[in-house]
This record gives sequence, structure tokens and C-alpha cells, in this order.
Amino acid sequence: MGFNNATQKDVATKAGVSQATVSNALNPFSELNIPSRTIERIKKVANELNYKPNRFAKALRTNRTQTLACIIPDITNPFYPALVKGVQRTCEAADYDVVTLNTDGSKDREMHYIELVKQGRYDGLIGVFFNLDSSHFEELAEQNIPVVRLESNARAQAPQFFDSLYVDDESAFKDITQLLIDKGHTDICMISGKGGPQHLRVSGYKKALADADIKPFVQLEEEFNENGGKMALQKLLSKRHAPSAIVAANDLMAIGCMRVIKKLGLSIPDQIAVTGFDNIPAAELVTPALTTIDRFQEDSAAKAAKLIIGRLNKQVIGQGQTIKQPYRIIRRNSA
Amino acid sequence: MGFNNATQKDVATKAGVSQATVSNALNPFSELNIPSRTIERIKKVANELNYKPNRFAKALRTNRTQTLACIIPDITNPFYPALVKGVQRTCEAADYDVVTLNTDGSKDREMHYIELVKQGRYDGLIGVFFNLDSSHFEELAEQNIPVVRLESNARAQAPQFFDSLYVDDESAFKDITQLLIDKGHTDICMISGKGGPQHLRVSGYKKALADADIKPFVQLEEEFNENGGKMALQKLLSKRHAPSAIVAANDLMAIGCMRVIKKLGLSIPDQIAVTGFDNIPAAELVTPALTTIDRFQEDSAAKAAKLIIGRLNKQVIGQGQTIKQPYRIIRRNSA
DNA sequence: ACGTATTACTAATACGAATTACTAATACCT
DNA sequence: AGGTATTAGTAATTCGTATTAGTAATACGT
Repeated sequence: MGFNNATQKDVATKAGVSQATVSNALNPFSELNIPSRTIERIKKVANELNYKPNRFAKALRTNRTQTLACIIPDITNPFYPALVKGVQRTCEAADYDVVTLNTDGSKDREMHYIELVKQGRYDGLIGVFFNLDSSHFEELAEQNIPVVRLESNARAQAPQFFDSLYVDDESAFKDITQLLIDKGHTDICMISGKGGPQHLRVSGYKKALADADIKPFVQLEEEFNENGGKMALQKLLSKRHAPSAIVAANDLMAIGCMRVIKKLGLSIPDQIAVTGFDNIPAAELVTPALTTIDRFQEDSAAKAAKLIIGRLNKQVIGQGQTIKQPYRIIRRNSA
Repeated sequence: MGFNNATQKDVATKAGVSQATVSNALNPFSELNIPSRTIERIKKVANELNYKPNRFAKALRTNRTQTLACIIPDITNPFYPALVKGVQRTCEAADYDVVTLNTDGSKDREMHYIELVKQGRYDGLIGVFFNLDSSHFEELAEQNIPVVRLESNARAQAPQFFDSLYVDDESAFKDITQLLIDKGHTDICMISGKGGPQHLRVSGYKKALADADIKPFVQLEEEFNENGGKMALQKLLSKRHAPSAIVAANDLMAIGCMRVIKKLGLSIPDQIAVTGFDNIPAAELVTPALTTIDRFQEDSAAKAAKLIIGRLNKQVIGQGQTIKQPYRIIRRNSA
């Protein structure tokens, strides 16, 4: 595999210099000062021979792999492809490879992948983790492997081993619940998956209700997907009468709810209003179109990738940053 | 980055043998015959030291990177994440990394990525290409880099430089068009994006119509996405009266059509029936749910990955294979 | 004019694993 | 007993790049 690739040695021979000189001439951060005439000459020869550095030799020598890990719960959840694309776009421009890894939201898998990163397989990591706390990233920090987490709330002030881009889920859920209250709803239930961002989202929902003096009712189900939404609503309805509005923890769950509601022959939003979170493409496609919240995933992810690359290039230094990202309510017809 | 990792040398020292012996003991395909007692002892020490081979040293020496490229048009098109997942699942089990690359369906980008593969950056390639023909893969074959293409038709008998898993798009479109004919439709138009699989899909549609003696009408638009569907239908309606049924080249385009139809106040399927292709998750979510064709992407992709790995392990040898994959019509309410 | 600085490089080595070419010790055959 | 085979390894080299330590040639200061 990968034959006939010119090496620095080939370039050196043809340019009449040593391999070391080629290495230095082609490396912009070389300490040596090689006259620009020589550099130009070597670059010309390198071009003629179509020289491409062997990234494995480079990795072996420098411990830099030019590869980043993008760790997400599930590529088939439509929220994540946009995020991955944002990372890819940025990384490709900087000639970094991106390996996308799915955790399925499980702690074991999250830790397993962290382990791979610790082994030096990737230079940095951009990820969404549901089950890990700050301490899990301490060793990575010691190894100088930069990490950006995409999160759901601001971190406490504690010493940080990573950068954090967060959308304030609690505030977002407070806002969207408030929107329902403003529309006159007085019986609003929430449906969520378990773990990960559940806590903050539920808390935002409860805060809005508390302000309006409405009693909360939360139904949890294992998974944050369509089926989770279906199951949760069915359970809810077996316990109590139908609410006038449902706040779902994400779009997929909201869509699951909508299906149950339709099957019952109830109308959305007249009999039951539904809201989601994420603004996945499908949110616009369902009938009625889903009122939800956009988190601008692709932009945030691109920003995260830039941050990682900045750290790797030492353009960004110092302690982990915590950066707030915007969200926006998208009003459609489901609520 | 990547510190404190034990090397073969460390294992060798602790086990009282040479590095070469460690290398041979740990490599199951070693020619040397080392007594199993020694192998066990070395493996035990390796475990104690948590030895993990340095994949870059390995890559440098063997020209094997343990990384595959998965080249697709667009990760944000909901057809592809399932495919990617199938590849990832299989590759992870074999300790191969997967780098996912988006071509946007452009020939330039397709060729660019092929170029990267030629440079030995990846051991093999699983991909969906819209613009490349067999000859583009000849050099890869010469370099012994296995390729699996996921395609839309059986390849001609010509010498093949790659394996091909295909779903018979032409036959699928003939079938779904026939389904409309069987329902009594006599005015059926087709809407498609340009390039890639367009030709075969249109041809299947036309064949079914020819058998029933119905005149075809095809409206093309640049992109195979929702917006492409919208634009195509608008153009079509500016040229002629509304048909009684529309065959869309994929689900995204079908959904775009549905939106235009709804905006016009027409009912689906009573006034205009619509069919799609791909069975993306959203197909089930739109109202009415979309009648479409499932291509079992995740399974096919997993099969493709197994094939690649089989070739890399020399378990699969010889000329490129062409393997037919199943499809299945999913009847829902849009037609 | 002599020593020091600077310029422009090169030789040698290291990274970690795989592999080729060898050796020492024992086993086997007649 | 003497020679060949086999067993169980090892030493040395290689992959392509980065880097450290050094050198030869010229320039510079006094």
C-alpha cells in the first residue's frame, strides 16, 4: 500500500542537499535559518516529485497524529451529523483527520474512547459526554491533550482541564416552557430521557412552572429518541389525564409524542401542544411543524474545532475556557 | 501527548527477552515458531505493563495504517448516517479507525479524497461516488488498496478494480412506479436531482411506464435534497398541469414535493400521490407517511466493511466481486 | 591578523515495531 | 561419533521524519 511516494531523501538527492535540510526547509517553524533561495529551490523540487510527508513517520517522531477524535452519542440521531460536519469542515482546512466515535450515551463507551485518546491515538478530542465529570479529563490535561466538551451548562469555577462550549439548557427550557405559559397553558407536562442533559432541562421547565405557580409533572423514559417519546407519553397517559401541553426533552422525543397524540385522534396544538429541542431537520417536516429550539450545532462545533486546533498550535494557551453559545426559539405550529 | 506508554522494549526487558522476540510473540502471523510457554509469558508481561502497540510505528514499518476511509456525499443527508454506523460498528470490532469524508457529490472532491487514499493514508476505502468510473480506481488496485463501492447497479463484466455492493435502482424504480400504475394512476411524473444515480432511477421509471403505455415526464433539478424537490415540482407545474402521482428520486426530494403540494392546498395521496426512495427516518414522520423503498443501508455498509477487512487480511482474494443487495417497498400513506 | 560570530548547512540519532540474517544449543539419524 | 535439522531465540537494520550536535566557510570587529 502507498507505494511510490517520494520521501525527503528523494527530494534531498535531487536538490543536492541533505535530508535534514529538506526537513528544515519544509518546516515553517524550523529554528535553523535557511536562506529563502534554498527553501524555494527545495520546495520546487518537492513539488516536482509530488512529495507528501509521511504522516506516520511524522507521528512517530513528534507524537502528533494530525487526527482528532469527535466523540458523540449517536451519529444516527439527526442532531449530530450537523455537529460532525462543523468539525470536519474546520479540521479538513487544517489538514487534520477526524475520527467519529459513537458512545451510545453509555459511560463504559465514553471511558473506553477516552482511554484510546490517552494512548496517543488522537491529538485532541471534541465531544459530547453524558456521564463523565471533570476528573475524567485530568489525565488528558496532564498529557497535554486538549479537549473541548460541548455541554449543557456553564461549569463551576473549579480548575478546568478542558474547554467548554455550552448552550444553557436550563434557560432554554425555561424559555420554551414560558412560551407555553404565555399562550395560556396551565397544565404542562415534561417528557425526557434519562441521564445526560435530563437534569438541566427538567430544572428549566420546573423553574418556569414555579414562577407561574403550576404543578410540574415529569415522565422519564430510557432513551432520548422517538421510541422513548412514545413510551413516555403512553406511560404518562396511563397515570393521569392528558395535559394541554408537552415539553419534550428533544425533537425526537417530541416527534414520538406527536405520533401517539395523533393515534389517539387528538389535534396538535389545539388539544395538546408539543415543543421540542434541537431543531433537527425533521422538526420542520412533521405535521404540524414542530416548535423547538435551535442550538446552531454546526457553528458551535466548528468553533470547538478551531479552539482545539488553536491549542495544538499554541495559539490558545492557559486554563480551560467556558464559552456560552446562543440558542433560539423557533416558533412553528405545534405549540 | 501520548506519554508513558510501554513499548516492546519495556516488555522485552521485563520478560528477559529481546524486543524482536516480543514483536514475534505478539504477532500471530509470525513465521518464527516461538514456544507457547514463552508467548504466554510475554503476553502476561505485556498485559501487566498495559502494552499497546504504537500504531504509527507499526504503520511506518508495515505501510498499514489501521484506518479506513468512508467516503460519502454528505453526512447531513439522513440516508448516510446509518451507512456510516454500519461501517463503524464493523471496523471498531476489528480495531480499524474510520475517517468519514464528505464529497458533497462533487467530482473534484471525490478525486481529491481518492488522492489521499493513494498516498497511503488509509488502508482501504468504502464509498459512494457519483462521478467516478472504474478507471479512477485502477491505480488503487495496483497499490493493493481495496475499495468497496456502494452502487446503484450491477457493473459490466469489465475487469474490476474493486468490489461492488449494489442495490438495483432501476428495478426498484420500476417496481415503485408499477405500484402507482397498479393503483390506477395514468399520469405519473418523475422528479430527480442531476447526476449520480439519476440515470438509472429515471430509466426504471420509464420502463414501467413504457410497459403500461404511459408517457413519461421527468423534471430535473440540481440537488437531491428537499429544496431540489420543491424547485423541481414548481418548475414542473409551471410547464404542465399537475400529475396524479409523482415518483421522487429520493425521500428528501419527495418531502420537498409534499410541502409544495400542501401549500397548494392539494391532498396527498388523493389528488397527488408521492413516492420516495431510501426510507430515511423522516419518511415515517411526515404526514402522510411516505411510501418509499428501504435499502438496508446499515447492513450493506457493514457487509462492505467486512469485505474490505477480509481483503486486507487476505481472507478474500481475487478479482472484484459484484454483490446484489436487497431492497423493499415500504407502503405507507402517501401513495 | 586573529579570534569570535554568523551562515549554511550535514551527520548521526531517535521514535517503536517488523523483519532479515544470523547464532547457540539441543535433537535426530545413521 | 559426526553431521544435519530443528528449536529458540538475538543483533542489526529498516521504515520516513525531526532534531541535536556539530562543522566548514565566510564575515566582522578591533
